[in-house]
Amino acid sequence: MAKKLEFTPEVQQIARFSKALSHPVRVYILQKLSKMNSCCYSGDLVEELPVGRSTLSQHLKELKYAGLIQGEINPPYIKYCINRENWERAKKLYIDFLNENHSVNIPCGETEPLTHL
Amino acid sequence: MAKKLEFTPEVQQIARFSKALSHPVRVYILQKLSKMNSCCYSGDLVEELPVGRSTLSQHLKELKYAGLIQGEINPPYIKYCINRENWERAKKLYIDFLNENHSVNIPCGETEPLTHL
DNA sequence: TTTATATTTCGCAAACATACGAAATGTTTT
DNA sequence: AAAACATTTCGTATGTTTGCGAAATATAAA
Repeated sequence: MAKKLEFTPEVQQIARFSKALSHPVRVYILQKLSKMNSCCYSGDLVEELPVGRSTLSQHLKELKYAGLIQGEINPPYIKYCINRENWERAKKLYIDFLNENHSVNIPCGETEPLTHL
Repeated sequence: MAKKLEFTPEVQQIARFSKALSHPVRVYILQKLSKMNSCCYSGDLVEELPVGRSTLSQHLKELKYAGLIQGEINPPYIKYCINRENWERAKKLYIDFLNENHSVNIPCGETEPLTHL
């Protein structure tokens, strides 16, 4: 009878961050921004990514909405950087989530090849 | 001139795992399965989740496709468990990805409140 | 063999995501 | 003021995701 459970804030936040990370263009941008200690122009990114300017702009908007990047307006450019605070928050969330296993269980049969991965 | 970059396998795999993790129902299922060292019936899950049986079945199918769970047929039930091998793989991928920052950079201005998080 | 149970697949509808080019915005240079 | 530039927003097309209930599948119990 426990129907209609409320998801915990952690579960909801993992789902939100994961949605932001669910497209290779966005993963690439975050990887680049987190590696290069400085920031990055939209115009630089469009050169190396297989999408047009307006599409890239939407991906950047989504990452900004998710709180993972921030933009500094530096006319006529906009420099994008990692939002370190939320990046650390994401790290904690994922590490906690992925470490939650209490012990190793008995394998459960039927492990298939997964050729598509 | 470096247009049309190929995404690395790591970037693509993070995007795939993240897609699987981009819905609270699926995050909840993985959290539960990774915590409880044993397995879980679809019928038990439907009791505590705000979706119907057929919808839950689709979410389970997606997690299975992503390689994160596996099902042991134990008629007339199907027991689902974490796929430990790929769960560990995901852990490594995310930890590497989230630790890739080379140093702390100069903050980049324009940090907004993010009330929706 | 019929009935009950657990789960999945099918068919459909509504909402969302991804992509593009054209037009809009705002700034700098001429 | 006009031209050039970087970027975003708008409108639109197309595909994918999420959800449901009904029908299908397959096993167990009566």
